[in-house]
Amino acid sequence: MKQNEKISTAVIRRLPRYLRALEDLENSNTERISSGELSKLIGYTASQIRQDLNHFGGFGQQGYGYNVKDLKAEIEKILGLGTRYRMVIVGSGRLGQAINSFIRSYSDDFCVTSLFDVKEDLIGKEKSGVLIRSVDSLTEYLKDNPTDIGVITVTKENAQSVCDKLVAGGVRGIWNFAPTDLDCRADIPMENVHLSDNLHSLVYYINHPEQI
Amino acid sequence: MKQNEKISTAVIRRLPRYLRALEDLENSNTERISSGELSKLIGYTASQIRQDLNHFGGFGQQGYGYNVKDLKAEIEKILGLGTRYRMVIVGSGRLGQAINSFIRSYSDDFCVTSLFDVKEDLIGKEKSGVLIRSVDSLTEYLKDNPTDIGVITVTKENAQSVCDKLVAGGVRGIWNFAPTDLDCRADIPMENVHLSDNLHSLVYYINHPEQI
DNA sequence: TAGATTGTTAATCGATTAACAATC
DNA sequence: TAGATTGTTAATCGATTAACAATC
Repeated sequence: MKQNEKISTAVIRRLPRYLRALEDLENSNTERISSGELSKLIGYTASQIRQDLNHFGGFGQQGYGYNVKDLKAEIEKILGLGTRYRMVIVGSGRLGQAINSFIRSYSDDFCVTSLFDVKEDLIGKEKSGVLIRSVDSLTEYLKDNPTDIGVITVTKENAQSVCDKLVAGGVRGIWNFAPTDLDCRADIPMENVHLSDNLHSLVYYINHPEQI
Repeated sequence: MKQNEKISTAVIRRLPRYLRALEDLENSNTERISSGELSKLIGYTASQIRQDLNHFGGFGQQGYGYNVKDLKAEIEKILGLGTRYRMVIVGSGRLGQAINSFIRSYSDDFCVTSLFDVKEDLIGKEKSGVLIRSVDSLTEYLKDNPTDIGVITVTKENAQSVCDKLVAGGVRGIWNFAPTDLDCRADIPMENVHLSDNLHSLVYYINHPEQI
């Protein structure tokens, strides 16, 4: 990153999109790509792509464009990929299990070390090779097993208390799927996936197709 | 909406957040709320809240604020809630099942009429009371059963062809969970939930906590 | 009436786009 | 060298915030 420039969240949210495009390009054995071609692929303007990338450094070459492999590696480095993140998922219902299997199949950079739940009949079982423990043991578990990311897939009512435990247990980030906004009372990042909000926006546009 | 003003997506994405706050307020029997109080609850500025709402009409009263029940009803009307949306979910793996059970428990406004999958051993089974059909029968099914929203929870590789079938079958909106950007080749809205992108942004902020 | 709070206009801020000199 | 394309500055656009008159 150039100096200590503050990068807007808009830019950060586009980085994963660049990464996906570059993975596709790598898979199709494309060696280089210009901002203009990338623009056609992902829909951002060429100007914006160059601006975005230049927040972090000059990765391109005039008259050539960007080397796909190199740019991909740079973006992975910016995001902080290439190292292993240990995760726990609290809430072992269908959504927790879905996230667990997604993570497992998605990338070696992320590893779910344990699931948690309150339901007696789930505790002790395994899902996709991961043991479900009692939420009562969460604090103890985090003490013994330093964890990077806590995933919250419990009900709205239980989400805040789970969040508090995760934060107290020293996780570095929270991925929240509960349909509520949590106060993590600490300077750690929280990523919310509010399915109902997404669905509601979709419904708005279904009813106002002229506004798409 | 005032005249035929085009509302920015930023505003639309905040509406569901207002709705959630108003539901909470209604549940705690709060009758009225000012933009200032709402600001404290959800973090947007009071000015922004008033601006946002005023795109759609003057729902408040000087010196009083907003009536919680009324404002909630207005926002539901703006979004297009209060009517039933028929949905199909294509991809009956853990994520498809999770979405299915989420929808079912979430609201009567949304109804999943069928699941679909390619896997022989899943076809014919029921999940949360919904039958899993073969993807081969999707086109036929949509012809016989007009459907509002198509949910895509299949692999990246199969997502585009599923999308095409859904669009051809006349769905009015697409909710895509496949980790790829789809071309829906029609003027229908698509809402993407890119879990890997969310996780990647979270990782960025974990590694750059000073930027939160 | 006085106080509170909206609706709305104007000012500010930030993000996107355009333009072009630098340079591979 | 000529052509292509970046990096970067300047211009534009849009969204957020501030301010305040209107009014309940």
